[in-house]
Amino acid sequence: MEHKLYIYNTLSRKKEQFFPLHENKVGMYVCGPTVYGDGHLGHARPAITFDILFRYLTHLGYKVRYVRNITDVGHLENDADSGEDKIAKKARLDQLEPMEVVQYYINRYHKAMEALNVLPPSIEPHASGHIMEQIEFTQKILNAGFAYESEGSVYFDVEKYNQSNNYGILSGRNIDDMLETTRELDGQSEKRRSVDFALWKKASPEHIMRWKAPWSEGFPGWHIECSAMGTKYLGEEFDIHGGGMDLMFPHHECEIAQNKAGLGKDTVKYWMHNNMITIAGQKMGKSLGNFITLEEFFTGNHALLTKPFSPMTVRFFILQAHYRSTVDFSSAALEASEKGLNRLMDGYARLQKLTGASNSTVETAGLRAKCEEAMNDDLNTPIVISHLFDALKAINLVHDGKETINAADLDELKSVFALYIEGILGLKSETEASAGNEAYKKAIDLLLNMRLDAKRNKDWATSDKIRNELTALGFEIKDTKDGFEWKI
RNA sequence: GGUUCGUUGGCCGAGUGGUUAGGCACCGGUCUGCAAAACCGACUACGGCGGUUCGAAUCCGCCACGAACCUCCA
Repeated sequence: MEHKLYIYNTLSRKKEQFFPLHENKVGMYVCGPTVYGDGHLGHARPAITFDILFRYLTHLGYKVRYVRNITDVGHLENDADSGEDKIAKKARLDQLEPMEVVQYYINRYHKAMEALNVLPPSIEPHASGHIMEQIEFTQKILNAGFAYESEGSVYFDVEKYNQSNNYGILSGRNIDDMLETTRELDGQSEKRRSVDFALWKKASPEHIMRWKAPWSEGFPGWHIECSAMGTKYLGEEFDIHGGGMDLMFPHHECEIAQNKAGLGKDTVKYWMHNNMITIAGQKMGKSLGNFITLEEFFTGNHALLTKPFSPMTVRFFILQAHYRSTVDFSSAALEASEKGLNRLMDGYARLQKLTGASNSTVETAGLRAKCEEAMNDDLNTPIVISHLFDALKAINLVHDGKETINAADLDELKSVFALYIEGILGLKSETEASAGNEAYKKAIDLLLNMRLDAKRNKDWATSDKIRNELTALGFEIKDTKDGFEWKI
C-alpha cells in the first residue's frame, strides 16, 4: 500500500508512521458516549475526529473494522449518596427502566451523529450486552495474580502490576506521586491501596443495575468494558485506540494495565487522543454545566448562541482546528465558519457547472498531492481546508470567465473536490435537500428568468420586486455575468 | 503539589530554523442599473527575558500567564 500516513501516538508522544498489524486491515476502537444525557459539542469532537480517520483509512484502501462502544452500565458517581450508578440514578429520578433511559439517549445520539454526517461504526457494542465478557476478563486478571477480591468486589492490584510493568506509561504519572495525592473516597477501605481500581463492584441494595458474578451480585468497573469489548471484536492486539484526552488517565491507563495483566501482552499499537472543546477557555463539560447540546446548536436555543448553527457548520468548525488542539467555542467563531463553509460549498456547486477550455491558465494540478500530504501529517484537516480554499479561488476565476481550465484539469479538480469535501471531510450540501423537487426548482427559475427579461428592458421596478420578494421568503439571489444563481 | 500541554495579527486557527497558511471581520478598488456574489489590492502576528545560530514564531534555559488530568467526563 503506497502511502506515508503519520499519526501522533500518545504512548511515544511522537508522530509515527502508520503500519497496520495485518496487511490491508485496520482494527480501531474508540470510546463512545455514556448514554445518560444528550450529546453536546464535546461528544461531536471524537466522533468527527475518528470519523475522518475511518474515512481516510478506508480511502487508502484498508478494510477497517471500527468499533465504538456505548457505555450504558453507568459508573460510580461522586455524589453525597454515592454508590449508585449514573444511569440507575437518572432512571430513578425519571421513574423509568434504566434501559428505557439508555435507549432514549442512544436514539438521540444516533440522530445527532447522522446529522453531523458521522458514519456509523462497524460495530457498536453495548457494555450491558457484554457483562459475561467483562466477568471473564476480570477472572483472567485474578488468575494472573494482578487482582484481589475484597468484600464481594474485585480490585486491580496496581502496585503489584507496577513491579513488573509500568503503570503510568501512557499518562506519564508515577505511582508514588499518586499514592500521595489521591483523595479519600468511599470504598477506599476495601482496597489495599488508594490507586487500586475496581474491576467488579458489589451492588448496594438500592442499586438497580446489577448482574450475577462469582464474587457478588454487582456491576463491572468502568475500565473493564473497553478491555473486554475491544479485544473481543478486534483481537488481543489491534492497531488504533482513540478517545478524548480526558480519558487518558485513568481510563486508558487502566485499560493498558488490564490488558497486559489479563492477556500478557500489549494490545494497542497506536493510542490517539483528541483535545477538548473549551468555552471561555474552560473545558465544555457536563460536570461544569457549561455545555451546549448538539440539539441546541441545531435549533439555536441557548443563551450563548446568537442563531442556530447547522450540523455541517459544527462539523466544519471542528475540522478547521487540528484534532490535538483545543478549540475555543464562541458564537462569533461559529459564524465565521458558517460563512467560510457556505463559500466553499457554493464553489463546489459552481465547479460542477464549469466547462473545459483548450488550455488552463490556473494551476490546480498539485491539489490532490497537497491534500494528501496534509492528511498524512497526522490528519491535518485545517491545512486540507486551506488548500481547498486556494483552489476555490481558481474555480471562481474560471466561473467569472477571467481564467480558463482545460478538460483534464477540470476533471481532476472535480474528482479531488468530491473526494475531499464529501468523501474525507464528510461535508454535504445542506441547501440541496431543502430545495425540493424539480417542478419547484423550475418555478423559481421561471421567476428569475422573468426578472432577467425585466432587467434587459431596464424595468428595475419589476426586477427588484422579484428579487426582494424572493429574498424575503428566504432565497438568496446572486446575479452572474449573463444569468443568475439562487439557493434557499 | 504531581503529570501532560498550551500562549500566533481585530477574532478563529495552521505552521518546528530561512519561503504569503487559510477562514472571518475591516479598508481601498474592479465588475454591476443598484445590491449581493466574485475577483484584485492593502493592513498584519508570533507571552517576556536570555542563549545557540549567518539566520528562530520554530531549538535550549529561566520567568509569567492559562488549560486538561490526578474524582464521573469526549
